[in-house]
Amino acid sequence: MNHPDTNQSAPDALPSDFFTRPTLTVARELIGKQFIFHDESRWQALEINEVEAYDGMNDKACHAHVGRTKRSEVMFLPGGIWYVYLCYGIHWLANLVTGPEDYPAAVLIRGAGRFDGPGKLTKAVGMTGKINRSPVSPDSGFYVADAPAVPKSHIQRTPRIGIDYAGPVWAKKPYRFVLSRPKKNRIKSP
DNA sequence: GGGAGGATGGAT
DNA sequence: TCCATCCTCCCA
Repeated sequence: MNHPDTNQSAPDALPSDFFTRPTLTVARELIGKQFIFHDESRWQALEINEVEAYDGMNDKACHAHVGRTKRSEVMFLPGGIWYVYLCYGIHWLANLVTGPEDYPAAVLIRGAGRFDGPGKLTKAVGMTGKINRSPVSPDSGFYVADAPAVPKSHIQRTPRIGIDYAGPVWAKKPYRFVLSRPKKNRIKSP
């Protein structure tokens, strides 16, 4: 028995074999899962509501499309670790490495909880490049916990954001997944 | 050793 | 639409 404030246990983490599956499958299933981080001596949860898949060396928007570099080599590792890099010199972006070893792929977390935007999310939870290559587990302070599956009808697929440089074919791939629950019927005021 | 460009976000 | 700001990559 854990007191919620003083001796709170960490929610169960998704196992690493959740992440070693194909990137698009992982991206789709991450919608609705809980992004867990440690803050002020307790574990906090945010519902993941927007992600993007970056899938292998053929994907011109994927950082690994040019092969192994100092930045991209983390994507060649087995799924289940963090890939955190600095974007535009200002924003840290949080990615979950996916797929088997030697297949470079990752899922960018673009939104969770009330935080809208990949740079804002990392800033809000205090995530930086120090987390790069760390396991997606309570040990690193940042991980993902299970949650009931979101029905397909509540997930919107669109092209990815900010990757026009990847050319029309890859820029148009519907690799972005957004949670879009139907609006509840509002109770009208009398 | 230098220069260009980028998976953003906030102000204009 | 502009631009802050800096790491990585590529080309000398």
